[in-house]
Amino acid sequence: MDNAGIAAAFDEIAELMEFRGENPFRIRAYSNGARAIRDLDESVQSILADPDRDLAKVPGIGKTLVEKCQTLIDTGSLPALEKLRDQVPDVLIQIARIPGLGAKKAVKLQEELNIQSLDDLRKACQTDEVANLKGFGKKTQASILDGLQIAQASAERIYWSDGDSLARAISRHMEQCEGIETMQWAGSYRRGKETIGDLDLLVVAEEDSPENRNAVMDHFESYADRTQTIGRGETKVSIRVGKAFQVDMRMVAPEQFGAALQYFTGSQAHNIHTRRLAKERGLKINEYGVFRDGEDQPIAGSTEQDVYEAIGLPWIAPELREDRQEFQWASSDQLPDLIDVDDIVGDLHMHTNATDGTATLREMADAAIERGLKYIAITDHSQRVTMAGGLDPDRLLEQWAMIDDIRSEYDGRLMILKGIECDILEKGGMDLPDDVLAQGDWVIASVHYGQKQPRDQITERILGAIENPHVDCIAHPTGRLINRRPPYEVDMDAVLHAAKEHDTIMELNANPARLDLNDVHLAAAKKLGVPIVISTDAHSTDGLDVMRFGICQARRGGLTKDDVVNTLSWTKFRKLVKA
DNA sequence: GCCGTTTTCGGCCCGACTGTTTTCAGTCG
Repeated sequence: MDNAGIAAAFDEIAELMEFRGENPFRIRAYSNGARAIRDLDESVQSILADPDRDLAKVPGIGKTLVEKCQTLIDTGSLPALEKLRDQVPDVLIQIARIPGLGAKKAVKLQEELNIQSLDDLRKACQTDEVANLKGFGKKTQASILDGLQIAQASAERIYWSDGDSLARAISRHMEQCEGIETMQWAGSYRRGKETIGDLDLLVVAEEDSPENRNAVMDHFESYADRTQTIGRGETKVSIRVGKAFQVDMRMVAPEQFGAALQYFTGSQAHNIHTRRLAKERGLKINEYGVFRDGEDQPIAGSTEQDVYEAIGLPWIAPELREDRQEFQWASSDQLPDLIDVDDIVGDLHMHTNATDGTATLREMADAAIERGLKYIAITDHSQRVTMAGGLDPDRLLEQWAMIDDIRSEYDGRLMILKGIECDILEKGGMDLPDDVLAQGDWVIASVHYGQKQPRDQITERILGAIENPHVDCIAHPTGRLINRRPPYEVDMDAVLHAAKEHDTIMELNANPARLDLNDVHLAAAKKLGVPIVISTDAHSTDGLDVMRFGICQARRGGLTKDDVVNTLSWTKFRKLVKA
């Protein structure tokens, strides 16, 4: 069982324990354990197998969880989890997913009204049985009925890129409101997380007063795509946009803006850590500022820098705030200078209408120049990818000859590399002969078929590609499509070590549905010194614009300009790939 | 269940909001 599987098991234990009314700190210990394992940059299995290593040294993992990891790896299951699954009916989990309901209320509904399905719950609401239950009432009943509609639609988090479009649209709307001093998005959107569950906007009103705050909140509520106002108080409005997506706006006093921004940016785990550090220094941090114990006057809070400074740390970039490495880096003055989209000068994965792209080679080249790129690689599919009209040797060599021909047109403006996205065949081996690959400048290898093969087999295929001297890069190394398709079972430890050994570059595919490698893998690659290329995998000229989504993920992995090869000037990059 | 520069017990981040209550529990982030 891999780390993701172990983490999922611990998360499920934590979730199920809620319904059993267990000690909340014990529940949190399982959640923390799950997170620690998910964030680990090597496999639990390999740590356990090494007698010189101790998994219990990982913060959040103790003796008990080590034993449970071992059991999961040995047997694939966990008696404690099986028992909980037997004890907790599925309907409880479904009920608790309804906004406003949690484990306690779910249990009460299920036990007192004998609810066996969400349909039972709907009927119980319609007959006022819920409203008559102690601890419930008319309003709760109404919100449950509401929530039954929404629960399904809001189950899925949206891509960061979609959240970004929405946030920009709302920003444009808010910019038309007079009386806003400052506004800033917080939450997982600001942290650049690959998916986001809601949006949080912080606003400081000009001449902060109740009237002015109200005017800003009114304007927020007038957003054209608002479908519902979920709640509105003196400082906060929550609206629903479209079917189910929630957007919160909070009014903040200017002297508290930094503390609020820090607080609402999260992550929760990061905040818990900062507040623990504060406590150790006799301080308290909340969304209003930093306070000495027992005092009412804040000693910091107007900027995030002040908040971090109060606990002796430099400002930490939002993308790093997951309670992974960032506190260790910050306290030892080793925070990475994260890569920026402006650092990118090349794009080394794109398709043309020779296969499944929509634009011609020249159109892609021109679009790359418009975007300030200095070099690109044309990497159409190879023959095995029949659906895309993949290139056989003859067509590929023809395309490469054409690139040779037009290079002079682009001389001094753009270097066009003769590339290919060559399939790694199901049986192993490359889809094009070595003597053909040898004639290209840039060969990326990727898996498209046989994605469901067992771990050993798919890992062997990728290792084979890494060992091939003509292969420069492994594209979308896990094949996952966020919310749609799980990653292939691949031993990423082995792949990264092999990449290091053979000087093979690993791709971070910037497509918002892929973002593959993910942040944890990127951190692992960086630690090993495996070079990364961030590529758009564009299938049209517009497709070149997804680069910035890849940059978000790279930043979350802690990557700097030096970790990413397509930040290199053409002269330096050319030496690297010997093109 | 984890953890330790007040260590092997007794803590574990912090506050808002809601709806239900007459002082609080549950939920959420």
